[in-house]
Amino acid sequence: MKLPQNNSALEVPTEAGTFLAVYSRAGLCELRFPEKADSPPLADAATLLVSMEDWHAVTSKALRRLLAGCRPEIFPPMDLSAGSDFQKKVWAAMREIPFGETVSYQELATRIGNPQACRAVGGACGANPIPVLIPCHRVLAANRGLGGFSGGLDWKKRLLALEGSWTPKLQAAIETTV
DNA sequence: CAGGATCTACTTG
DNA sequence: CAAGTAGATCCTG
Repeated sequence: MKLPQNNSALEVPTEAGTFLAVYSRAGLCELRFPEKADSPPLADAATLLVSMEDWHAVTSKALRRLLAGCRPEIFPPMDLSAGSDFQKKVWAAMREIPFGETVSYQELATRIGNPQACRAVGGACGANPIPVLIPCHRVLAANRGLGGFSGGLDWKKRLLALEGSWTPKLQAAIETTV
């Protein structure tokens, strides 16, 4: 994935660790989990836009709210221009998933008008640059339970639990999978 | 062209 | 039933 030149990165300290948020001119374009934040940001920290600090305030608030188990009131503008058309469709559809609800990969595929692209949808989820805010964790496998997660399955589990989407069925699925 | 964060149908104990 | 296997299907690099 290639990031546009003039990007900047800011930190989001939370109780669950420090996330890293990367902004372009158009909005939030990437969010990294704490574990992966040690690697140097691909961003050019020199370019700081005025509006970015406002965006970041919103991002931080939204993220912390989610991690506290509440539905965020507002989201920052997101720049998804780095993705392909297909990915943008998928991500857009993901944002439509209400807080506390889950969908299957296939359901998501159906929503973007391509019921048979479930597998490809999985790929797009993995390519999601803004996890949590774009709720890739609300996407589960149809029968088998969870599916995967780029940030680590424990994160997916934790996020689902926060939103109250944790079912005994999933619990069982995990123990079986492991 | 190979591979993936899938799904379904089918085949065995 | 449960568990395992094979094919189908679609986007990416």
